[in-house]
Amino acid sequence: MPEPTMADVAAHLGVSRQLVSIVMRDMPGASETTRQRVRQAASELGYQPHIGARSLRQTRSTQIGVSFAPAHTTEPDIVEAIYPEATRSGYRVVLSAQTATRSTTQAVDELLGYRCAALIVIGSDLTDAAMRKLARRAKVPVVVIGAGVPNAAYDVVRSVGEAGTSLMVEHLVSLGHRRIAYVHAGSMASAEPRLQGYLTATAAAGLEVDVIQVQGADYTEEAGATAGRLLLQRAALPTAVVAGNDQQAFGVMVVLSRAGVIVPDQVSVTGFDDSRTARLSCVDLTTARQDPVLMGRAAVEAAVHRIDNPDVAPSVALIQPTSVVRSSTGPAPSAS
Amino acid sequence: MPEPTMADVAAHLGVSRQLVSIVMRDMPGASETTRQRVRQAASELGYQPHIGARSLRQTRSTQIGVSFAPAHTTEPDIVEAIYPEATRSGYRVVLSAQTATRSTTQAVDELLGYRCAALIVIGSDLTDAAMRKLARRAKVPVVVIGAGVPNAAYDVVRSVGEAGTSLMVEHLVSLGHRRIAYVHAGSMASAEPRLQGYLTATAAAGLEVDVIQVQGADYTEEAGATAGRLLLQRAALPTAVVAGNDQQAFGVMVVLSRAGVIVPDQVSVTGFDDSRTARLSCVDLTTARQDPVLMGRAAVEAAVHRIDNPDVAPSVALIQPTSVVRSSTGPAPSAS
DNA sequence: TTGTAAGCGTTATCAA
DNA sequence: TTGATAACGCTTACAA
Repeated sequence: MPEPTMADVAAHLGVSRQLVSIVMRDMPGASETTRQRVRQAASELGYQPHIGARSLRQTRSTQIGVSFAPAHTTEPDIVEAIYPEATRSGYRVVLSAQTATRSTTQAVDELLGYRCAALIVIGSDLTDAAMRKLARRAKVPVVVIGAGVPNAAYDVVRSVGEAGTSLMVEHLVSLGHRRIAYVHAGSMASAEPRLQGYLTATAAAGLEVDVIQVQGADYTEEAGATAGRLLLQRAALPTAVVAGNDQQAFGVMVVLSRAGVIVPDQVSVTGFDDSRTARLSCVDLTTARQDPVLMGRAAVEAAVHRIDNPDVAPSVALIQPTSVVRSSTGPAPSAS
Repeated sequence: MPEPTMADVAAHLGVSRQLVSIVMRDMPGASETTRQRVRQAASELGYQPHIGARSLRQTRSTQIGVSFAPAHTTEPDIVEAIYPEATRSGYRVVLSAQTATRSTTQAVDELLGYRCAALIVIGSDLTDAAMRKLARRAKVPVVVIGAGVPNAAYDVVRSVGEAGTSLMVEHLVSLGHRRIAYVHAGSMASAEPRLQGYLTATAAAGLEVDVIQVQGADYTEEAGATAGRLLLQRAALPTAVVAGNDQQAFGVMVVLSRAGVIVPDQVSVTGFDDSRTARLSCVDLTTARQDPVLMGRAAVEAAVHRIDNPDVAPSVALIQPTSVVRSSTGPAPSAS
């Protein structure tokens, strides 16, 4: 008897098949004692309801699909946070990985094959236009985490990039810094608001703008390292560097340290994310934290809300980053 | 027309439904031009085959289930490696996360609900006995990555822990070290072989054994930090410390550095895994690398082999770790 | 709580 | 390449 079915469990117990169905779905219509007996029998026989058959028959889908990049530094943390939230709302989670050999489109198409009630796409590599097209083709609510502008096709959950970099600049200003440079990740979708935050905060403090433009810069250590090298070619260093994310910040720190520049005594460095790297004691990076739990929760909430209200206009949920002060920042050097 | 079906695509094109089926499954029986037309129509209509219906009807399952911990440092890399391998063998991958709120058993049960042809369980928290029980209940081949002894219930893919720590000891001996301590992760399933490797290699070199037993030690930075503190209480430090994994090694390095002990000039430190942390330039840890690509490939191979030969006895695939020398190790201090 | 029946979207198997 | 038909395991609905 390979792979028992619901009928097998029912027969084993001498009850009807739909009684077993009721118990497996936690629906009203069975006494507590029967529930126990049915669960017991199912476990003994190694029976698991066939998810495919279930989703085929069910009137409404009970799964939320999640596309994510396993190799990424922060996305898996958001995935973790999505699970309990989805469960609380009565949905199961279906994962689909976006890897070096598997595009966001492929990942999303698979989720569509599972007939998910909604899709959560974490940090895709797609442009806004491509994402809109994808979302429209999906015909189910799509929530994008990490980037995106208000639009008619999908919901957005992202942190307020402006606020994050502003927080970092303000922190540095309070430490007496006046010459603060910014590493701009020109090629990333979420880079623009972060740059804006830097510009706003420096303007408010009456500081000069110093944006380091790296050719095709993205959120990598390499981009940060390149920015660091550009800085070292200058006659005078700034007293602080605000990076677009933690990895860039790490790249900057390494290049500066290798050149004998002491962080934070000579130059303070800040990041964005509060990734695992930032928390390592040898990095110990002051950063703008994006809470993965808040992001995951907001994404599930947005998805469920749009499943229940399909005609409501897509929303943008903004998560406020918080400032995490560590030892990569310190008072501005008194005489520069 | 929400959610088009195969019939819709066929009608749209004026062909039969099973022609569409043949094309979507890449089966022989359709001309190249028809294939193109069908694919084109499917994409236009936003049609994706219903995976549930497919798995319900198909004689043989075409999916491999993977249980993993998203928050872990190395498991997501193995997941990435599994994708291309599974595709090559004609299987799709179904992921199931093991999180703080979701046990290995729950993750595996879900995979069973998808009627996977085989299960790959990465680094479970289960004991060998619990894992055997789970595997038997599954009734499909189970491959465990990371730990496990030869047994009749499941296949094992793991690195040769003995070889990894032996490599580290031999590397240190070649650098002139004679007093090499070992941080033992007593509570972990894979800890025993790694300890053995240390014992064997030190015996071969005629060195004294120095195993640091930390109460309930596991593979965390905290365990390494505790071991480091124990070392600092001694009258004399060893010249090298071999840790059970990279995180422990990092903990050791941090505690030693904070106490003014210079790594590697006074004490060399080695890890195990070659995780992202080990590669960071501020850690730059000499370590025994477990190649995630090899692990993923071996797991898929084992799974596919057992799907095709169900009665073959479960195997143990051993991956040889390789030595990655970085700057956390150096020549033994001449006079100690 | 049971029995009966239909049907979800596919694959599998035929004969044409 | 088509058409017809059955079947996979489940949920849904309804009457008993």
